Amino acid sequence: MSDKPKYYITTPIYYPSDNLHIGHSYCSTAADTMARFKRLTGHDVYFLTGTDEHGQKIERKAKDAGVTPQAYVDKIVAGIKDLWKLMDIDYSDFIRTTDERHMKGVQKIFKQLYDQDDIYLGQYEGWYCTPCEAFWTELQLKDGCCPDCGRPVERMREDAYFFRLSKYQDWLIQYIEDHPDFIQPNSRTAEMLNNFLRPGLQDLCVSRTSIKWGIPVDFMPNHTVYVWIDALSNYITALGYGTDHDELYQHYWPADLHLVGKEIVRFHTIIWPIMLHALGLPLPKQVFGHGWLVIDGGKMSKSKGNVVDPIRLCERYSSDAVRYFLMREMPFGSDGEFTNEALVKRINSDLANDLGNLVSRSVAMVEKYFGGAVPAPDAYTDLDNELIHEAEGLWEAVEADMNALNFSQALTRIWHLIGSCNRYIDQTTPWILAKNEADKPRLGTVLYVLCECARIVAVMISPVMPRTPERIFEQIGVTQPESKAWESTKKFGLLKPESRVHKGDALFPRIDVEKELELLEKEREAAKAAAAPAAEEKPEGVFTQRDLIAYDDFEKLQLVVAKVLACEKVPKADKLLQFRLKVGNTERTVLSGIAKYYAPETLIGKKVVLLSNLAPRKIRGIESCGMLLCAATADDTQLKLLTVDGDIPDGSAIS
RNA sequence: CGCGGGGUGGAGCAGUCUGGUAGCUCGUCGGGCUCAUAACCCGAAGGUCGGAGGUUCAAAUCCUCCCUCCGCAACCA
Repeated sequence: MSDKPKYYITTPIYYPSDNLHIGHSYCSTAADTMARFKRLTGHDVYFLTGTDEHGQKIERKAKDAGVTPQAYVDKIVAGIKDLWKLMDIDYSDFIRTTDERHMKGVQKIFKQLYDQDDIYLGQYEGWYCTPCEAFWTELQLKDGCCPDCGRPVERMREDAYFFRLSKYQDWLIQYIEDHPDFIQPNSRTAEMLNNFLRPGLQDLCVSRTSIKWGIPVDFMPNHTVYVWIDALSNYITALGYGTDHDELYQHYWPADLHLVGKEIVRFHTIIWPIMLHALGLPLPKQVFGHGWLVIDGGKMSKSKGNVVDPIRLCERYSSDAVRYFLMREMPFGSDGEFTNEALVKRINSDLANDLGNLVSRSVAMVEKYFGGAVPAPDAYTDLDNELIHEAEGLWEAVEADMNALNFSQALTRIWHLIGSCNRYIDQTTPWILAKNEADKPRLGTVLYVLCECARIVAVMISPVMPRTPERIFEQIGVTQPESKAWESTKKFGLLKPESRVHKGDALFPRIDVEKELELLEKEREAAKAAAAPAAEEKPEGVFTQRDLIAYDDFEKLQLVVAKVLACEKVPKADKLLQFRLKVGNTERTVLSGIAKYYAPETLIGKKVVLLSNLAPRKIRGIESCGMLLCAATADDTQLKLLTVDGDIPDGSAIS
């Protein structure tokens, strides 16, 4: 700790149910870039990352793998740490929610909120699968059955603790309105306000008795702390909040920046601030929701087999190249398409052709014309001054861009200087100057200017590319630390004449684009093929016999033939069709989520099979009285309504 | 009318808040150079800025309506 201004930045804690993909690398690279930039510009930086290791999904994954949850996550976490090492993610601390320090902190926070009546005991209602001992939300169900085992679920209640979000909602609305920069990019503010805050918050379920893999509520050990309080607290438990050793907390909190993906902005800008406020703690200064790396216009996902592996890319192109691509290719707030072609082209044109080649040709000329010693500059011409002016003034705009997390624009600016240097070489034609002894001072000036520009560029790119600058310094002969500092970019001329240059390997070798793309495409196909069978863990045709039932149980179901009188899509609902059915001398309305499979008009007049005595339920404001029976494949790709073989009057009983 | 974000030369994007001759990167074509990683530099072709209407001396930019794509939310009795 020091007198320097402090800067506390965090990534989300990642969920180690699987190995991480390039999307996680993207977020961590951005955080690391920012952390490095702040260190470079004189801040006392604390950079936290980690893993969120509890919950049902990991519990199940571990069970499938035949290991304990702890063993399961230990292995994945080791891989994550290796990945961050490979990508030069230089974090200050790595918190795991299974750490003792974290678990204790969470229990303390939970207890405090309970003691002050912000948490109360209530009942959680959801869909429960008994064999799996798991609760599911409506969304998670597959055809109304357990998504895990395919068996039917039942409506169940269990005791659960709830956090009074609603109590603080007005306060939070006010806070967000008073702090327009709190949520970034700005467009997300309206999203949070309009979608969640203004319609009213519901109290949040913060414990479960049905989940075992988690942190027990210490005063009621049959309850496990549910994701929210467990995960979000990491940002302060990592600093020792609530312990006798909370120096880090005292020094670094509140966080200057929580960097998160856009999918979790909601939790970080609603639940987390309310938690902190309830605890009487200051709020983080900013939450930034970055965009996603999308592939073929959609999310990366395992089942699509389009998950991009950062390890492979770093091994092949160097972590600096991958980091550069991630930070340069798309504006930080929005989504961006990831393609192999874009990656390879970026590396070639920006890194190999522009930057690498500039250093290479400059150093080569110093060797060739000055025996490897950087010449001292003579008088500067207008042309020189123009370039010098650009180089000297660059830091200010770059600093502003970086502070706004506008990495892409900062890099674009730096590359503009690189372009100017390449143009400068053509304009000054050093190879012609070299032919005439009288032009030697002029030649020396030109080469000095080039090397000095390369030095400034090297310093500026160092937050994004931690390795390349040293290689450039080595080549142009920069050794003194003060010539590598951010301050040194503000004044042209720090490079010492007589420095020895060393022409080394190409900074970034050129890639044969066509061959490379062919190869990457092959790998991708292979990955896809490997993913496909894995995705269908329940292969078609496999039938699992369920528990037997008594005839009485069957008799409870009243199945009848019904005739479709009318059928139309429910407006503003993707999946719902609304049916008007005739059953003998009665009519009724039934809803069914099969819009994906049938055009409504094609169903009119059909005889269908209705479960008529299912308790009515209101969906999207419409009461549905009964359920239409359908057959569907396990993967949901095919679905057919049940009908009768030949004509028979509606109302006929099915038994 | 649930919320939000997009639709700009072949591709990917900036510009839109704060109206004023449409810009960048890649690609294509032509030229130059030879210091350099077949790299670099210059030039050219290519866009009625999703559509329609309106405000204005002037609209990619402001207003209205519509089409379309993508997230989120809702939704599967």
